[in-house]
Amino acid sequence: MDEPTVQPPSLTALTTYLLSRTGKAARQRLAERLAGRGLRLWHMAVLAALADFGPHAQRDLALRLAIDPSDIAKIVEDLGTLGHVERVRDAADRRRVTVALTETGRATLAELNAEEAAVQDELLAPLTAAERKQLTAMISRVFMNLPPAR
Amino acid sequence: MDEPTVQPPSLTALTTYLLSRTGKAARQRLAERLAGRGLRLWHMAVLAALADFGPHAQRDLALRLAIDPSDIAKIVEDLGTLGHVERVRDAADRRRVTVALTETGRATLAELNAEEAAVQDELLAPLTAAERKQLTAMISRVFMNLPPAR
DNA sequence: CATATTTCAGTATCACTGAGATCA
DNA sequence: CTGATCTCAGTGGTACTGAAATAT
Repeated sequence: MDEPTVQPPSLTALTTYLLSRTGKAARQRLAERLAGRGLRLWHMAVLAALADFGPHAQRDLALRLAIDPSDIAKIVEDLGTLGHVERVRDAADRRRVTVALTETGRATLAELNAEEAAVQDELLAPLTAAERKQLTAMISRVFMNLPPAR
Repeated sequence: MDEPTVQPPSLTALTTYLLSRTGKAARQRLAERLAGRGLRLWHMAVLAALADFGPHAQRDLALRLAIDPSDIAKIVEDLGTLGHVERVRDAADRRRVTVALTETGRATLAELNAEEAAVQDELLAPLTAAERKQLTAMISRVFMNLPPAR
């Protein structure tokens, strides 16, 4: 009985596997920290998107973050209750609800960003500063190349 | 009203976010391909672990792959039904069930690895071959550094 | 008796589907 | 009337919790 000559690539050489598992770990760790503040990952993502790109219609938030539009309502409502965002009906198109960051929201986001930085430091501990930059740059290129929607 | 001088880092500069999103995309794409064969990601992970490291007790599979032990049973049962693995009670410790890859399982895994390679090629299209190696090496180091359990 | 492994039933969480309400 | 946006109720898949059964 010959052993098969084709050896399957090691599990840990499969970039898809590594990306998936490492991404999951990153998400979990950040989620744990946000949970201490009663927030979820999508809350932070929405705050960050608003800070980066200004007020959005809810539909545009959903597109940008690849959240299902039917799930945005609750997320934005939570942030509104906490005073982190303001929601106003668009005067020109009254179907749209425009969501904007408040000062409170901006201050909270700064704290969340600090949490994120801490998670990132833990996660990327084995890499040098130069390597971290390379990693972020490469993953960013991969991410940008992903098709916009499914 | 001064604009705040501290600009939050762009969403897409947050490595945690990029890792999480890119990892999710990788997982989804591979899952779609496996679904065409009636398999899930965990099925492939189990086959790969068995090929890489030889027969495992179910508990050890759970530890290695960070699956919940209570979920292993069904996964291994599925693979057994398909003839991809054999399960035998350990003679020395009859609590344990030792899971081993069959030839059929090994052949199937080779096909799944080809699928994975295709997904990886799509995903990493924006990177050169050298960059892909760098990326895999760096993520591998990050992954290895993750704490073993939660 | 205390612990370990497997297994199953139930729970929680999250993304997605479908439909209704409002409006362009 | 068609299509877009927001909203909500329900569904499905996945991971986790708790506990029973078997064995050390």
